[in-house]
Amino acid sequence: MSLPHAILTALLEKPSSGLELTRRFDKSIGYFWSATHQQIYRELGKLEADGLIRTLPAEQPARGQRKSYEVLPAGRAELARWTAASQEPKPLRDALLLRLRAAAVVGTAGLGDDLRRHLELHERQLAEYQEIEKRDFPPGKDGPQDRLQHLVLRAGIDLETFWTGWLRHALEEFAELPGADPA
Amino acid sequence: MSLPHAILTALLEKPSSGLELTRRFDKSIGYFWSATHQQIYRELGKLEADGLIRTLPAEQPARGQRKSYEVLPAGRAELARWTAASQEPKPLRDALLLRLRAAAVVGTAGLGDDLRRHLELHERQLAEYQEIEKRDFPPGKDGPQDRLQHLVLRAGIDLETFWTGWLRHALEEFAELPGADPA
DNA sequence: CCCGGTTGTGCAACTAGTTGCATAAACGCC
DNA sequence: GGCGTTTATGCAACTAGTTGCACAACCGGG
Repeated sequence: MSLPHAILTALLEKPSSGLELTRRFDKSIGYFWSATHQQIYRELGKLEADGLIRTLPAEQPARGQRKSYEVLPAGRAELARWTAASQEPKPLRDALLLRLRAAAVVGTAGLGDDLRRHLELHERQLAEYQEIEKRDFPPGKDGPQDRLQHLVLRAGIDLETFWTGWLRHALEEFAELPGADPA
Repeated sequence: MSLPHAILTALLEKPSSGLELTRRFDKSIGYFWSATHQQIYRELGKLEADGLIRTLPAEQPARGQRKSYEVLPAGRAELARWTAASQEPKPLRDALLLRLRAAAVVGTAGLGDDLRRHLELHERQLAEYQEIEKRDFPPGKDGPQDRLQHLVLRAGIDLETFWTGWLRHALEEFAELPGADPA
């Protein structure tokens, strides 16, 4: 049950319409909690029905007409409650690791290409994060809010660093394997 | 669509009944693709209906009676196909990072405790992985199968290492924050 | 002015995963 | 030899997330 809270956070950072939210998810919050526009619209409807957000006045809500939302006090309270509440970490689920395990049984044919592709994707993501770090968190910028947001970004950077390193290592191993597909 | 393939992999490693599979998931494959017993039973039914696995003969399939499955050639072929097929990495979704981002807006009250709890969980998981590494992958054991399985385990170890490191760093930052809850 | 592309909102149906419970055999024990 | 516990299998209902599509308004060009 994290999507509503992701939306509340985004709306507190800045009131937005459904499409604006979708865009902001794509290049910020979505890095660690992705959502499609359909999910977002549906959730906005529920949050409004529950009295946690409301449409900004001064705009009529016709179809094809942008509708902006802001968080109500009840919404902020709910977000604070959820943030402080203890939660179990949900177990890892990664198809690539599973495929490697399967490859130990049925062979590695064809897997190398996709490993290389994933490596490239992770390298690109890492570069993007580092770009953001340079842009949004220059040396002096270290107020409480900045530190927390930077911490989250650091997690992204470290994760991508792990993946690129691990994938490179995996490809080396592949190269030494007898039946593996060649580069 | 990875659960059926996780089950096929497990069954190829060793034919098993539903409950045995559940147990093995809990302490091996489940580390990177978790599943409950209900998911497993349902999926076994589908896989059998699709002709990818079959019950081992010589045991009648009464209720409350163990029923063992083995993989048919079609199942092995399907697993090989899936392993080699290119797949998009599914985007990261991590509630803890989201909560930190929310905390930047609504405050960090109460969050520190849960961070410490997560740190402990990850430390325990890391220790378990290292135990497995020492037990199952001693220096000489490096056939192709061993190397691949070791590679997967390394990913687990490195991931937990990342998390413990990051969480410790996060707790340090928390300690320096003005309004943060004290240890 | 009307027509095709773009922007913005949304419904409906589907898939995957979770939770809670039902059922039956087998095991041991007093 | 009946009785509670453990082992084993499974159904049904629910929740979260995905996919495909519909539809209205608006914008610019011929």
